[in-house]
Amino acid sequence: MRQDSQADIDRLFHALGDPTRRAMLDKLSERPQSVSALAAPLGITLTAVVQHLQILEECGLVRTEKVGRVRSCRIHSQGFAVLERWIKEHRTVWEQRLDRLGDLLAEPDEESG
Amino acid sequence: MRQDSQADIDRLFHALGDPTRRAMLDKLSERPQSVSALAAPLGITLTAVVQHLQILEECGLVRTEKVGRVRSCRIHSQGFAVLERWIKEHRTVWEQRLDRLGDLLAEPDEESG
DNA sequence: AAAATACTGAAGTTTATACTTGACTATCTA
DNA sequence: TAGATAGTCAAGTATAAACTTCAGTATTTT
Repeated sequence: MRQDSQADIDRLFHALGDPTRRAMLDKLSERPQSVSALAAPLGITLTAVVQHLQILEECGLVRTEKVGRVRSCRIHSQGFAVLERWIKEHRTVWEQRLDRLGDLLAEPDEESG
Repeated sequence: MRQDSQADIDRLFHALGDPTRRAMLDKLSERPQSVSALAAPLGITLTAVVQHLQILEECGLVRTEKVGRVRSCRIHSQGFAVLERWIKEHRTVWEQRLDRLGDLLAEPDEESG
């Protein structure tokens, strides 16, 4: 598993691009949670939360398991590993480029200055 | 600049979630390019490429500068820095969690096995 | 100056996303 | 077993995303 497909990366970044999903991940990073517990602070329906969970599961950021009537959700390493791999592969190439740019990084910001 | 806003992170992940935009970044990581050069291999209109560029600029992944009639585009460090900062902040928390999970990581994959 | 080049801008189309409602199915609990 | 609890399923809606067309506007180039 050295190469992740474009679609994997698409799904991953897309999953992370939503603030509700990132909030869910943050909450799960404390401890595993039921769907309801996850939904409680979010102000959206259970259904919506389950939909977010599906997206998070599909890209390997979360794993869920149903025990009785409760679905327990927890952080899964796979998605994060894909992300780190992508960063690692691109950091090198980008830093080469950014390195050559040199003092351009110290260039005044048109946006903020 | 220690804290990035949710909206910044949203924009960044959203920008990176599109394969066309990642292809543009890959091409720009070789060398700065004009809009047309960037558009050439993509099979979409110039207009669409410019729209992608705006998104990439807004999240600090690309910087562009118009010289004469040509707009020159290059990788910008800011967006990548925001991404690395997000990872750094979350890796710790997640690894704590993943650490406690221990052998769960070695658990058989329902998906692939 | 005329033609070509390199974009730019406004507007529209199509598809996807985030979310809802409402009806349903299991599984606990009293 | 009746009721509450936890989640599931199938539609549907509204907004946003990705893309297009087509008509411009500056800059070269000839």
